[in-house]
Amino acid sequence: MFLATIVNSLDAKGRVSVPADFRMAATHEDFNGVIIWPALNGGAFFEAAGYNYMLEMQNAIRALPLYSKERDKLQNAFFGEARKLSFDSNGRVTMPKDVLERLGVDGEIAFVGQGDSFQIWNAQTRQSAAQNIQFEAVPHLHHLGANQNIKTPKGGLS
Amino acid sequence: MFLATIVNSLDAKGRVSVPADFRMAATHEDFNGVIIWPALNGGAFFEAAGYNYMLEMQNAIRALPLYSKERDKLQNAFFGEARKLSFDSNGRVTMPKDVLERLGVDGEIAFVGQGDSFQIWNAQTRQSAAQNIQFEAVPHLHHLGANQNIKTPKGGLS
DNA sequence: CCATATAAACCCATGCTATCCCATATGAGA
DNA sequence: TCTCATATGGGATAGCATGGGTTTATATGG
Repeated sequence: MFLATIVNSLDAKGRVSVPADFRMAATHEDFNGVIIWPALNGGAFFEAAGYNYMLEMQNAIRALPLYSKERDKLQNAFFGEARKLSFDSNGRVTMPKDVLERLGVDGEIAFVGQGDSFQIWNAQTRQSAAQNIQFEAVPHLHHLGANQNIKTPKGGLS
Repeated sequence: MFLATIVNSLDAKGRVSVPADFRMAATHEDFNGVIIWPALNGGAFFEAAGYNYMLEMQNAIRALPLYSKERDKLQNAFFGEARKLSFDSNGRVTMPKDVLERLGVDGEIAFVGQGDSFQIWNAQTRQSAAQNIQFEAVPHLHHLGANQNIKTPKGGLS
């Protein structure tokens, strides 16, 4: 499972270490690395996952009729825009130049766990976007069996 | 699996390198190359795949009665219009002149992964056609288990 | 059946980039 | 304090895309 937000730095060759925990979670015998694709919800990040996740997507897409509009669009968005990034012997990946540009990377990259997948951000961008994460989750906590009315006590974490 | 969009250039002899990943994915012991055919949905590209994909299509067509209208039409569109392009020792294929003309190729060729197959475009044409791919996929994401209403956050990828 | 033109296949060379490999720093845990 | 895993830096190597010369195949005409 992909957990936590981890920030690592891009080196002069465009490489970045994928957090060790994430490497474990992404392990697959047929491909030693991760697959990334531009966020399908239009967010300023790339989504990423192990090969296994991709195989599941492939199965879901294969269930759609050949040449149907939905299959066509999904294949283009998913397979057409995806990249395979394989780990080097130290667990790093080389980030393609155009990906770095689209992310606006300036040195630090954030890996954000999402359970079955994770996200790749420019660390700065992530920090701005993530200011109010806990509070944004509150209206949806009932899915976890929570009370409908949660009151925020005074003096939370800084 | 055919993943990513890769642009390579056509040389003076009409050759183009098939991306190494695609060569791997297309590997078949009986034919070292790819098969291409004009897009069956009428798009401005050729579809392409390894020999294996072609064998599957052949099986599907064989299931139809000989001399039936549907078998006849499919055989013509598929086998009649298809070309075998074999790899040279450096992993390139020679693009037939008429294919280049139909694609309107002006030097750069785009290979677009589609999972089980891939597409071959004039790079320019592809770029124009692919501007809003992610957003066009959104209405269909529920096939992958996604929410029906996806909100695009502010400030996406460039 | 041979001669010729055209195009396809083969071969080698080059530059660029990704990958490999080794070295070092840092921090966690025994 | 010592050991080990991780993150990071940098030199060496291998793979890939590309250009171009040479040879082989194929089709067409005599």
